[in-house]
Amino acid sequence: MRPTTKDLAIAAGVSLATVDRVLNDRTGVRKDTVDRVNQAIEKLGFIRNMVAANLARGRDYRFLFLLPRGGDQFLAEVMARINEANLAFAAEMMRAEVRHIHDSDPHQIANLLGGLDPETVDGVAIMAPEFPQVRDAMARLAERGIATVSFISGQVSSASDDFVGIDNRAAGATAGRLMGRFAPRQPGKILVIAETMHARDSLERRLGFDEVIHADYPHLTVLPSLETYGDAERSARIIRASFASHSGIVGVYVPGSEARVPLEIVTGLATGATIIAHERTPFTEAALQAGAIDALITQDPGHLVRSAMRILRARCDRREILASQEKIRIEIFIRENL
Amino acid sequence: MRPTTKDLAIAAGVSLATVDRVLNDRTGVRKDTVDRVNQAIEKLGFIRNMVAANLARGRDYRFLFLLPRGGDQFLAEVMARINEANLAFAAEMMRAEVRHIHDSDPHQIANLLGGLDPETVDGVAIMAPEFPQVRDAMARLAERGIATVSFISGQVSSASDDFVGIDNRAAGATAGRLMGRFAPRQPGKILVIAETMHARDSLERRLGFDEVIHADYPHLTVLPSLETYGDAERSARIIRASFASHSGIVGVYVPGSEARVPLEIVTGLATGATIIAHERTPFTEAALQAGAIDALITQDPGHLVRSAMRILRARCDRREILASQEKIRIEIFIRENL
DNA sequence: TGATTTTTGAGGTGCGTACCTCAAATTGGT
DNA sequence: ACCAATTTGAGGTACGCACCTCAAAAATCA
Repeated sequence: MRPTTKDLAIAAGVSLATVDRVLNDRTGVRKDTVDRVNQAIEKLGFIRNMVAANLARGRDYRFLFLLPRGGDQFLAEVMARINEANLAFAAEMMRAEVRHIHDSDPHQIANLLGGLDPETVDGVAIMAPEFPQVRDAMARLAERGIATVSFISGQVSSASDDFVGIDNRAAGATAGRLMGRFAPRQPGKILVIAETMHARDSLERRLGFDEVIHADYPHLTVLPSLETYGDAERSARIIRASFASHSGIVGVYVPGSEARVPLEIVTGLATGATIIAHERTPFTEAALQAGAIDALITQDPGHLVRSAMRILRARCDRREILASQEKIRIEIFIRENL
Repeated sequence: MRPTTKDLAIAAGVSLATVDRVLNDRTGVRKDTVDRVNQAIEKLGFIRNMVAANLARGRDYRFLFLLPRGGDQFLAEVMARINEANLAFAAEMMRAEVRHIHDSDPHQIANLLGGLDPETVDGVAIMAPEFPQVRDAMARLAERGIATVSFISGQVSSASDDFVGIDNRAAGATAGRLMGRFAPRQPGKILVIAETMHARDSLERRLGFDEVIHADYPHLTVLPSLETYGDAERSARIIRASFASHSGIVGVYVPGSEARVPLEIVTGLATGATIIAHERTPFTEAALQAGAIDALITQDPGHLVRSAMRILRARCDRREILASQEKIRIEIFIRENL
């Protein structure tokens, strides 16, 4: 049987009240008494039953996901996984809500964060680009006892918050390697179509992509990134123009998370180029299945969401996380392993 | 606030005792009273707090992993993840132990399963080849109230048990596609080195591999599988003999889970062939990093273990599982996304 | 040493549920 | 309408812990 607080009290030669004070970091315990209790914890291998603890506290965990307004299928996928996680984690007293933000308005985001009440919210997962104001607001949240994680994109992780997502440089390098190996072994050009290169994600992916291509596939030339600004018409125009003005485009790389618009245009042109994009969505999945694109580099939205929630909860409990479970993998999909 | 059993009792116009009888399928409740309670459950959206329930029961979940004796790094990896999961799931009152079996002795396995006591074991994850005796023993376990899952290899999943692992045909097809795209676009031969083709896994992987190569890369010829029987000396002999007698081997595929022995031999020969193997282990990871092999097709051992435990637990609670979380993905690793 | 502050113990209540007992109410059969 | 069988209610204890209060003990200071 697992040792209980009662066993602990006996082993440490103190009362239950003192054990409770030590376990919950309450004041009014001499340092050497704290040590005695901690030694007993070690000796007995006491594992605190968080389940009973939370039951007694009547505690539940309320998390908030701040996601950019707009977005397309990838974001929809993420939100679907949040709903799913709400069901799965209901038994463990965790709930998550989504709130939308304008991801180009750091002021609004910082305001929103500043207005969060620790009584109402236990943790926040934030998907937003890097802004100093947002960073500061996150640091202040931590001080006020609200756990934070950077979600998918954005902030460089710091001491006070974890990053849930993939290494985008490595993801870009992965795309680069596949492009190099899939494309013909003859001179050719590669088109890169991003939403905007102001987003850190696209930038890092492009960086990793270029590194690999330059190092190992010198016969391939990566063209300057096209920026669609999320506009379908503009996308169609500049992509068509690129194909018209460049001959010998053998590959297309779409580093952004929302690849539908550019892919629809490129596959519509039937150029025969090797096409690599990111994220698994109904559209990209169908395109891969149909052979319209060649590979997807993805991160699992369900894993992202659950991981963020588990990390937030661990932070609330001041517990360590199981690193191997929370490591988000860079996944590769081709038609065969969908 | 979430409704409790008390709220349920009031809403249904019955007592707590009756609610309890209904929730736990106890006898002695008239059918229309049961219906009244169920209607109240629907109406209030009552979610039973399993955490409190298990606390009250003093229940914990004891699971058993039956793994083949022998094995190499992949199995070691699986066992390491089981130990890790024991820590991670300790708070949720789940424990797993490992017991080793001779995976070629169905009689011993069936005996072991038959001797399990429902008082001591709540669920079993079995990694063993398909044998009728084992299937029967598993069915009988289910009757005796012990949950079972087939783990990684083996049994075709049935009504009474789930399969935790990947679709091996698809995994082989994935390997085939990568081989086709990575290998030179000129005629060449591909060597397949298996431990034994009696194992369903290797067989299915080879099947999927061949399908893709035949369909889309007719310039490549897949040679008959070499069988190492797990013997290092035999492996060295037959692999060397193959390279000596065949010219133009441009690819090597190792479909088994324990690829170290064959890979050490093949990479030692420095043939320049494209090499694809399965499973991520210290050895295969280092080989991929060093560029000695080209790709790995894997399943995540940590995910496998945790998924098996979550499924077993759900079965014990007569709960549904979150399918998307339990789906084991066929992962592709190249140097860049390790 | 006495007064003051700090630390500790003892004991209680409650979280949401399981499971037990015993008596009361309801039902069915005749 | 009566007896027996079945169904239901009321109430208790327990699970492991949090959190509260009050008093007693110990340490600290003057």
